[in-house]
Amino acid sequence: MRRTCMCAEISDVDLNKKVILCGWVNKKRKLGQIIFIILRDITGLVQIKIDQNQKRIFDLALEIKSEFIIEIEGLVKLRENKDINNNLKTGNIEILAENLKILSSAKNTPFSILDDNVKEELKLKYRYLDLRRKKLQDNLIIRHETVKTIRSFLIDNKFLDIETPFLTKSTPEGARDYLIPSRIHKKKFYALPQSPQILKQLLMISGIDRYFQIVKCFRDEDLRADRQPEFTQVDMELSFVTQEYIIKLNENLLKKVFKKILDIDIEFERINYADSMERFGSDKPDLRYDLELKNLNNILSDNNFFKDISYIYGIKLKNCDFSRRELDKLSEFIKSFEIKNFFVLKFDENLETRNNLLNKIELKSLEKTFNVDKNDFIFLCASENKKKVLNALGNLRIYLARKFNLANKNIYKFAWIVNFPMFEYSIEDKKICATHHAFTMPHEEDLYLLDNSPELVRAQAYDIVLNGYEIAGGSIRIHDANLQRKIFNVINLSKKEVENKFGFFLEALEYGAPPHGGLAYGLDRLIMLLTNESSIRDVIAFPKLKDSSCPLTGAPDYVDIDQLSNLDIKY
RNA sequence: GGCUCAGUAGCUCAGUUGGUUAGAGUGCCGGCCUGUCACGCCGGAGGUCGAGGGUUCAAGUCCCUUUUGAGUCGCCA
Repeated sequence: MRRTCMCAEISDVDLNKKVILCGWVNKKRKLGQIIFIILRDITGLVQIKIDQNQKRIFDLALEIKSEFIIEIEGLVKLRENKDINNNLKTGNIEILAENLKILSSAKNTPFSILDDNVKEELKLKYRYLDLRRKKLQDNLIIRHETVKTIRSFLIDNKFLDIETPFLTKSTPEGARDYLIPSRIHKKKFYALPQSPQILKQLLMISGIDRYFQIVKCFRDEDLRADRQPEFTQVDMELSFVTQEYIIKLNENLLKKVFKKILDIDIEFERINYADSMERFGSDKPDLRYDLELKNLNNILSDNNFFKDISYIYGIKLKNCDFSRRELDKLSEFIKSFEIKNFFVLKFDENLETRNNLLNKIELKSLEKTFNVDKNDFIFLCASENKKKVLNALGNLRIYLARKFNLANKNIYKFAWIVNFPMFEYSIEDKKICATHHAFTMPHEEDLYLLDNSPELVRAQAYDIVLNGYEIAGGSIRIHDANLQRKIFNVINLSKKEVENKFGFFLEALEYGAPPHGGLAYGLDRLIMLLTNESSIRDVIAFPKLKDSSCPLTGAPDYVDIDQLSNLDIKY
């Protein structure tokens, strides 16, 4: 290799040294008899100067355009004071070119590497160009540093890095699986793992004691800004530990990561799931702003309109204003959460509000409850369905915070959400389902409720929430086959289904399973928050579009008829 | 599957009440330029206004259909 150093690693200590640099032409500026080239590599930028004294090089340099790759041999020179560029790390020096070689030419790019304001589809089609931008390269570097820190922390704490298979077995419940047809076993399918859950539990049964893996998981569901069909988990599992132990361990892990990457000290609070829903209408609350929900049943129990509605909640927004149109938009927004009863109260100078809904006494109680000041707004939602009211106001809370910019980007508010209910009723499936997953251990003191009031059973499950995003979740697992069978029974899996899908696992639990538990991070989300991005696309090298396709490679795509016939698949 | 927003030059966008030859910045091409660094100056090319249909004397603009993308709800144990 002829290259002697990287672009942005040259400094005034290298003065008059001969260097050989390779990189992309970020920019060429020609000023008659002088040409300046800004050369770019992964480390950053440095300026090359080419003048008429080097006629051959100068003429060659005339042919160079943006994104050509060149090799430059030259001398490191100090710039005169007036020519120093303080916006550039290497701005006090430049390279006086003595030799120039064009290693690779480049077509005009469809968008400028220097411009990050380009539409998603185009950027992803030319992702390799998009990734030339400093911001994205820095994100990938932060991702790398974070993974390095996590890995070394876990290794220091006696975790073993063990791989689990991608070609595995479909399990019911949870998200849709990605399926892989088997060539040898006609009509049978592998499933890509939604998480290595069962396999890591089997490792605990094997006596591995502590396992971790930084691993891709796959879920065939629709995308969001914070969700991709394939994503990376930091997955861990430990034997002979309590919930408290896992929580403390992961607080230490995150403290280390945030110190290393952002140089900040972080703190954690704990919120019961039920309180989180009641106060924030969400199990992943953004704690950087208040806007807390309040139950108003007591205040409005005598009100003619509300008296027959079971659940009335409200939130207050301080000192703000809305146009007619904005309020209509809010109304539409609330409607999308299937809430019909939505009311806006605006308080004027005298804390009066024009409405034909509430009387004076009710208004006074409301003012007291919300500590109302002039120009405050109160938003009310009411419904027979508590979950829908909380969900609607929880989303309104986020909507308002975004609109009025209430969330400080430089604050990181962590919370553990604990005491999740073990089960939830799914309206869609018309049956009871595991809130977390079916391997979660209930609280011991709630076990007696399993038969008659499963909805009251609390789970030994815990999520870490950061600024409104769930960045990790985990639980203590069931290590007793009979209890595991019982849980499957509660969620209405038939004996046959259980035997077929989980028979091997239940059998494993019968050969001596240690008490164990674990946690898994959504690594992409964590990195997104560490880099202050608003989409996980910006921290993944090759992400997918909203419809799960890849405009760069063209995946998914049709395959040859031969490939299909190998698999015994016909269309 | 539902809702909202967007699609106009390579890129990012403006385009008023429906009315002349559809504009700007940037990029690109050519010329000038020895201290630029968002270089500057002069000139030039570049458009099926996503597609199809309708209303109208006249549509980028209004209506319908369709398509592509983004966000979101459902969904994501």
